Amino acid sequence: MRKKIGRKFFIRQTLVVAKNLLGKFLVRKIGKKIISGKIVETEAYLGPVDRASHGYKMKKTPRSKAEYLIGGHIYIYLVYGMYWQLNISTEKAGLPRCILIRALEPVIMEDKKSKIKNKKLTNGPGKLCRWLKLDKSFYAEDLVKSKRIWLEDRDEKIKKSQIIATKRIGIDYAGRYWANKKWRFYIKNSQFVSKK
DNA sequence: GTACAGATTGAG
DNA sequence: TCAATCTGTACT
Repeated sequence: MRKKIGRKFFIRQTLVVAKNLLGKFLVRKIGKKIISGKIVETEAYLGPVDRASHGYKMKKTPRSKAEYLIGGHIYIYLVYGMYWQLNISTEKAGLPRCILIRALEPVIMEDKKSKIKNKKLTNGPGKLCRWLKLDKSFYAEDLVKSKRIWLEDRDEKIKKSQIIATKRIGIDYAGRYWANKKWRFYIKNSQFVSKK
């Protein structure tokens, strides 16, 4: 059964949502084409206390304001001047909390032979956004209402034992304490999670 | 107007 | 392990 995920899903605790997001499907509609992928890797950012979060100490900038929206909105932004990061805001409005989608398992295999190629298509936040053709026009898009991108529950149950929690990536600048928080989640044995 | 950071990537 | 890469952001 395919069920569109509604607002309630996103307004729970960020860490809960991050774990529950694993195994859900991200659906993207481009014109008449629909592409989708299973979420296999996420990272939670718990502002305002999380030093790695853009909303640390409730810092508010035009860029990070989508992070404060009520759960279910897309918070997308550019890093290194060239890579997009796809985040989903969580919890209630006013809290800078979000989940970074780090990796997807592509569902469409247009060319069956290119399976291996696809494996490398979405195994990183930057590549994932390139694949989904996401850009600034999706800033603050509402996943609950949008007609071009949304999340689906397809009854793929992920057992707790399949979920691995590890340190987040690339945030050493935030200090040892926060960098060592095990707020990155991925599905065990998935071949599509980002490296290392 | 301009300095600069950056939650990455891919090559070595 | 490390450096290339570049635009939006946030200052002056």
